Amino acid sequence: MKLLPLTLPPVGAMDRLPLSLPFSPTDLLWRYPLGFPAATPTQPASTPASPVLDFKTHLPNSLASDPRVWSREDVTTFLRWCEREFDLPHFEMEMFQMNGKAICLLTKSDLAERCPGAGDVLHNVLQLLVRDAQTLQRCLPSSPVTPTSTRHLPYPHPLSPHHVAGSHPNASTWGLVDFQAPNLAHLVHQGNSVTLSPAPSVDSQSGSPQHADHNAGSYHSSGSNGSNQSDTDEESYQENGTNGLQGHSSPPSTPGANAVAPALPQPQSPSKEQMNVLGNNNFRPVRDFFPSDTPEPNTNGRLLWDFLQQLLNDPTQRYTNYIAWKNRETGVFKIVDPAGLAKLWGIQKNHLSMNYDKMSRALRYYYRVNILRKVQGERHCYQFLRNPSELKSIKNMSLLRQQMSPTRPPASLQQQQQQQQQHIQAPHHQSSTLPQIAHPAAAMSIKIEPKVESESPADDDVPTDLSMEHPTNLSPTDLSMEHPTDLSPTRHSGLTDCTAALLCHVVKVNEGSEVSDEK
DNA sequence: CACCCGGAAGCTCT
DNA sequence: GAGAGCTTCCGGGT
Repeated sequence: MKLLPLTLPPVGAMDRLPLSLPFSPTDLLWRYPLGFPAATPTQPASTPASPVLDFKTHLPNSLASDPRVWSREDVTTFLRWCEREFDLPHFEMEMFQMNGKAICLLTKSDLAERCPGAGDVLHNVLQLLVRDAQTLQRCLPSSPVTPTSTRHLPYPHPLSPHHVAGSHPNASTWGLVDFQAPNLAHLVHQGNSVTLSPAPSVDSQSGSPQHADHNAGSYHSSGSNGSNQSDTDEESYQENGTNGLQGHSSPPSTPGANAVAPALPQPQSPSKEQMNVLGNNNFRPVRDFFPSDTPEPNTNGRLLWDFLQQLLNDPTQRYTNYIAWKNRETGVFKIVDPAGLAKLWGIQKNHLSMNYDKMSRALRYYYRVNILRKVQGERHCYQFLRNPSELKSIKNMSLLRQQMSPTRPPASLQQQQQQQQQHIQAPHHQSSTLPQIAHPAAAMSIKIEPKVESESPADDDVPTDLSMEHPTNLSPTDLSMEHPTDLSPTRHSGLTDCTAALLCHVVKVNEGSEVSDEK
């Protein structure tokens, strides 16, 4: 394996920051998310003088010095540069469809997976750049996206999936307190391709000042807490809202918070049963339908439906405390923790004042394009009317709208629907107005009238108006389930990378907490 | 009261 | 600049 120091330009500072650290660079990030503390027993105080300054000068000019702000293109540029600079094997760019923030969050092993033989080098380079940028940040005035704080929390970096996996000794503790580390928030904020949105409007915040109900709750819990979560400011969000997501103890005394014990079920390792379920999942993981070389747009979790799909299809079912399938075959799911889910969505989109009310409005927009429908009579229950394949093969909503014309679906789709109707006797009368099936591979028979909601309350597990024609027999390789513990970027090709990692951690922390979700 | 609905306006991003 | 996809707010219904 190539070692960065050997290939880097002479960097005097290397002796100040040996690459063979007693702990991994990732650990460094975890320990010092804000950069190195002023001084440590083993480390002299950081100075603005960058230890990688020389190294950085070799970076392409187009690249910002802080890799966390790189766009995807920048990441590509960087990788190409690394190939040349360090004589590394060719990178599969499909494995790096992520922005700078995301790639910085990848661990060495993550990187090694993506680029065998070069992971270490890449990791070291990135860590150096990050560290340097952090050092610089500490010396600069705060910016909107990097709120400064004097808090240097010696907590692990919450965003690493590996950390989340519980490998870090502090893993069980940070969730209680340290997500609010400003720099972590910063990381989260930047985890999106979206730049930090303007601060949540005072309006929206004051409009529904409830706090998270902190009962991310078990799947069996009420799931109807539904209290909107608004935060009075970003910090409070980080301090409270996240805990809310984590379902940790010490919930705020939200009147509406339900009394269900906040703890989550024990870690749900992918049981055989679960894997079977997943294996029969007709709503195949996005990745399957979305090879990197297709021209299809990679929504990458930026779209709500995609986000939901990814939570639902998480290989290890870590998000069932927020959202869970009620009937995977039919696409019926329940938002178990509306507030928590909204919070996650808010994190994903950098809309910190997101609440269930707003998120549900977005969901309702999906009605008109037949992506979703409400399961009548069931609170927080919705039904996907299209699978990811369909959704992603349809370039945009206008196309969807055209396609979903209730009176006249596209001919090919009509044919398909007719075939499906022959296969499936719809128990309901709407079967003549099936939405279109765009993806034969996972064709669904959907009985829905865009303008006429089903009158019959859908049965929990037997949704009435959507069925899968071909329960796909997916081989494990078809699914992105091979790495059930890894929600790292690209593997799931979905959640904003930081969000995925964050969610992993959040859930993990929850799992580590007391379990008392019986209701 | 919470949930649900959908109109309207506005915003961010592509 | 236009359009998509929300986000935010709201009034109203259940």
